[in-house]
Amino acid sequence: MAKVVRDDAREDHVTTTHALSLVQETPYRWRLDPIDAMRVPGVVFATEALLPAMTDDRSLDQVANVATLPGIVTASYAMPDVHWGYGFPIGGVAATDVDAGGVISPGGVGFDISCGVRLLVSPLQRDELQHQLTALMDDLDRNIPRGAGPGGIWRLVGGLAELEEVLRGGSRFAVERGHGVARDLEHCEDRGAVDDADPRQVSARAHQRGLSQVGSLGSGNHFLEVQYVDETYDQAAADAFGLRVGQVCVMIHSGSRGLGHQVCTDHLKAMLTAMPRHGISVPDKQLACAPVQSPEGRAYLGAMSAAANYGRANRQLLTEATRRAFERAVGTGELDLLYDVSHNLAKLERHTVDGRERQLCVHRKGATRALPPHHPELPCDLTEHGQPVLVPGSMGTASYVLAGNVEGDAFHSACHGAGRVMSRHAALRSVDGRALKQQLEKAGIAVRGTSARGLAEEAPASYKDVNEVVGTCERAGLARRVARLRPLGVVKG
DNA sequence: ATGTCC
Repeated sequence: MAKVVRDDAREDHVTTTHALSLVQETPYRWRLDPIDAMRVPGVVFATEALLPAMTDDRSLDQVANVATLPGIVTASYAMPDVHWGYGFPIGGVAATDVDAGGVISPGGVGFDISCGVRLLVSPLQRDELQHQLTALMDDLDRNIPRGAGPGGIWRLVGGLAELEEVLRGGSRFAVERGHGVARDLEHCEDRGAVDDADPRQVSARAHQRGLSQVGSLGSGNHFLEVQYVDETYDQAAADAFGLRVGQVCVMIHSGSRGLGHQVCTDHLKAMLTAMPRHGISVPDKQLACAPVQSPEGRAYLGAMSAAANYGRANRQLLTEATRRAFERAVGTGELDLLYDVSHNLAKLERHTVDGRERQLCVHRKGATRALPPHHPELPCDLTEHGQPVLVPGSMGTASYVLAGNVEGDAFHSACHGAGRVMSRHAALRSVDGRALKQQLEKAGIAVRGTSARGLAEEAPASYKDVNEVVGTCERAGLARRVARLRPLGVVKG
């Protein structure tokens, strides 16, 4: 547990088990000064109310561990929704200098490579959907493949050869095959596909797992929600994003399923073996890594990018399935893609560090890229306001649309969700899934789940307050609030 | 997150 030191240096602190001290810089920003092998400080974006959860679950120790990685620059960051994860905390951002031996680490991306969110905006107002909502939810229930194991919208009749095209082309390939329109791609991070995908670095087992899951939601915290715009904040941005109060939208949260999981497993193992060869030692085996410019680093980057494209194609196929369900149940399949963005990814980006522009490998694990206004990667119609940052809340609670700021911080990153505070195991002990479903239905939220256990694990009580998390992001300058969304119906694995 | 242990 970290000692807490206020910025006025009063000795107002909690018990410490080692020398890690948390120094308050602003009401929303704290610093972990380097100790032991830390090469840079840790920077934590949090209010005092959010801090105890971070110290209790040892995720700040993980922030400090990440700060020891070779080539790391500026700081090891924690977003306000940070919580304990595999090696890196979930809600962590770390960038390494590629040309200075900087490493890439599968634990810095997570098992669900390119897990992310997209938001579709309907021309309908909430009251126009009222009478068809049950039919719509029933249609989605029948037509959105989900849960653990095989099952997906797309039958890959072309087998492994067609899977290669998914791994190279992502959403672009899905659109080429008629699943969506060109406009969708303009509103995807990387225009729908990462360029440096190398399917040869994706193992046979990963390929096998991927064959049967293209176009599926998965389980855990993944969901498809029919939502409405509850409140807008930055009116100019909300207008540009097409978000009016009462407007119906659909949020899809999904990832790269078993394929991404297998890629992570395979490359963690390869890196662990290679670390002594590269002269790298880390305080936690789960931080296994290799220089970006090494055979193991490049292999993982290629495989991770391929898995990322699988995740993008996955969300594109779910989008088209949702449009068809809207067509049948509501009479219009018009659902405009606002944006699609990952929150589990490592990317090669150029940033200015200490006055010099460098190529960095930016790991965002449970953290969302938040490009500033006028960034060249933004599509024309979004450039004035910055990149939409899509932040799903916990089940039954609000979600947010934020926008990237010019000043930004943490290499232009923001939070990715509410952030878990209770383990799945603990949630199962304290929550009854069936009762929770009844409670949500009573609150007017249609629930289409596949297991009571899955619902219990995702109970809102397992998560932080998304309003507090998002408010902290805004006050820390990471991103600004554009709109709050509330659920009408949720489809879960 | 995950064919929640090949």
